[in-house]
Amino acid sequence: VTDSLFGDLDGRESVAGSGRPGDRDDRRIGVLLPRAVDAPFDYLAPRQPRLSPGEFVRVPLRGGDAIGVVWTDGDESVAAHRLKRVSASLPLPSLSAETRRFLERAAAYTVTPRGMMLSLCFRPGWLGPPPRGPEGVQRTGKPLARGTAARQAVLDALADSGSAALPARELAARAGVSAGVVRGLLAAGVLARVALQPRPRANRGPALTLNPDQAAAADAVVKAVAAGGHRSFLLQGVTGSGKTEVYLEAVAEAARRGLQSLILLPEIALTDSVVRRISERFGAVPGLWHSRLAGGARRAAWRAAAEGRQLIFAGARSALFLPFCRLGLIVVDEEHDASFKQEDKVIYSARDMSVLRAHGAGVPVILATATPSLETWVNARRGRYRRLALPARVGGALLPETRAVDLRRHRPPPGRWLSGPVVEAVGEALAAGGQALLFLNRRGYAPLLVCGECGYRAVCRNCDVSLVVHRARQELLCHHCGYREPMPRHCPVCGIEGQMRPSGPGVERLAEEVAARFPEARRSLLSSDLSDGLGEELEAMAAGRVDICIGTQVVAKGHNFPKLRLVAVVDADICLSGSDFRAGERTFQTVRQVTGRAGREGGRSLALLQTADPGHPVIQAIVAGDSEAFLGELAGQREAAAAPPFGRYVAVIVASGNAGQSEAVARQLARNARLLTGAGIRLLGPAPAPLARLRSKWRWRLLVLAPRAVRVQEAVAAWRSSVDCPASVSIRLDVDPQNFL
DNA sequence: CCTAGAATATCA
DNA sequence: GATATTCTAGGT
Repeated sequence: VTDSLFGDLDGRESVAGSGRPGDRDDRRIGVLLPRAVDAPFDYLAPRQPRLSPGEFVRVPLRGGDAIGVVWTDGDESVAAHRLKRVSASLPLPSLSAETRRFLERAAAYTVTPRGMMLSLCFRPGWLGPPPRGPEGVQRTGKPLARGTAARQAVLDALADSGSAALPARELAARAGVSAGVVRGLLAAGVLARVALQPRPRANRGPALTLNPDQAAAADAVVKAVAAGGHRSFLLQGVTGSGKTEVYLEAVAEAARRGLQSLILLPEIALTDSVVRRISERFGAVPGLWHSRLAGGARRAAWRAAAEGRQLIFAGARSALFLPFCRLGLIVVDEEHDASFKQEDKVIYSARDMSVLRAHGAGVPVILATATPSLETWVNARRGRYRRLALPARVGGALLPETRAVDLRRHRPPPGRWLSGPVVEAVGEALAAGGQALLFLNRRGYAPLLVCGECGYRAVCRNCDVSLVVHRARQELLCHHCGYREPMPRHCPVCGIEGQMRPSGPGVERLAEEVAARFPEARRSLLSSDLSDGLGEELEAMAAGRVDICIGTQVVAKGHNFPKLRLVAVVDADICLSGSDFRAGERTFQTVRQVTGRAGREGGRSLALLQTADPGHPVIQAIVAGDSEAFLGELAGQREAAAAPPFGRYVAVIVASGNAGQSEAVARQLARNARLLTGAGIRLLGPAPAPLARLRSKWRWRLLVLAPRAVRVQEAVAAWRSSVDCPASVSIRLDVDPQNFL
């Protein structure tokens, strides 16, 4: 596969000389390979090009070959006669020392093999030649030997154009000749093809004049970029306070200095609006990076990052592992967002790793949010991060008035989910020419399908969860493993037909209710299920072509809906019910984010929270709108319990297709606890995980609690390798877990 | 004694 | 992680 991908590169690879091992030159180098291996493999260095750390090389491995990165000098761990020689060095920019150091430190922090970390940084498919951009022709300096009138006209036209290079087609048109004349000059070597640089337009300066708060914040971050050196900022501003303008000033300063900036966003859907704003501000499109990038764009972006040709990048969490060569600034927008945490394969928090990378690179990092995560807030309070506050909305717009609606007093009719006050408020918002947003964090039609006769509940065959009813697709879906089955007509247990009933609300069902209540309104259903249409739908909402929007989590993030007058949180209690120590924090953030969508254009706006427990401290805190008090209270509780961010957790999940094996390994880990405990480290468990079966794996859970001051990673790694664990059992270590499922 | 699939070891 | 090697149950 790599051979075909490298078809274009092969001709330029510097192939190592044909010496055998044992020849005079038997210098070793260590090559790190992008796979689940922690240590670099030793190879004999090629003798012609003297390789230095960071260079990409092709090496023989088993029967075939692999691409790796020169990492170290090599050690004596493998006998000389077993060594193979590096087969070629690849014509690619080297991984910078900064990038390599970052990968090392990230691997150590997350207790991940270094090769796995490297695999986040490149795949063979990303390295191939980027698609050729627009090309033009220019003079080579070679004089015109056989000059014809047409040929001379072409050269004159090029000279008259003022620019060094023109597209061949345009040049021919200007000279009034056919394209064949230009081709002839190319063949004669008088003209040559060159890549046309997209004209770097001048820095246009601030798109808006900044208000005094913005100006003060911008001044601080710009100075930090200019001064160089690591600094962490919490840029905290209510939704609509203009955080983006502030951090773009820092990006501009980095660009002025020829340094690269990375803006991390929690979601691909958000990149559109940020890309637009960057384009407006800088007159150039930023480099983009996310999982849906197509092959050509991916190769181009990777190359641009590695060669330093592109200065501004925006992307999802994986963009943090791009091979930047001159990093000057990292921005993490919506830093509180849970999607910065990667939970599969390599487990890491892109927000935390951003701080790590910025620290190692000696550059500033800006964490921007309206609702800081507790970790970030505590760091700011302790003075580790400098806090820049934007207390007011741009243009004096007001935050919505927020009220709780007590579902015990305003109970919706059976099979309905909107209470009287919410229906009324939607009507008022529409009557006033505004929009309403109904937020329900549940995809699909209903979270359960139960048999009305015997009470059977449809469950996933691979996981310990209920299947979710998706009526539009006529399917039952597992939201964890993707398992699906057609909607059953009769109960698989009692066999009675026509009694399988959806139970509880999902956004599809809510949309049905809205259609019945407001048949005239233009409605839009937004959930991550529509992967492609999402951007358009959001655009329609922002442009006011929608009256009522029914949405899941995706609407809570960063979008700007100027005409929004009402936000209703249909079930404010959902997140509070989980068995999760971060539930309160997350509910607070989500609800505050959603309600923050309203009232950006000035005028009055309202946020209603439907809840069965209006007295709950989190609900009260949201209604009061006092996030400082809420976070202060939460921090006090966590500190008393030595919980994060005051202590450090490492969650351990032991998973296997065989229930007994999982339990045995988990118990053995517990028996070896003495390798871990001491120095204040404690171990809880083992116990079956709350999701005891997931993707057909039986899961047991342990929890390591450590004081922040001790380096828990080495201890945990030694502890893990102390148990003899069959390959069929996986032990996952999650440093700083976000949830305990 | 063979085969296929699962479990295990190893890559330099 | 990918894959060559070894193990093992089941079949001929």
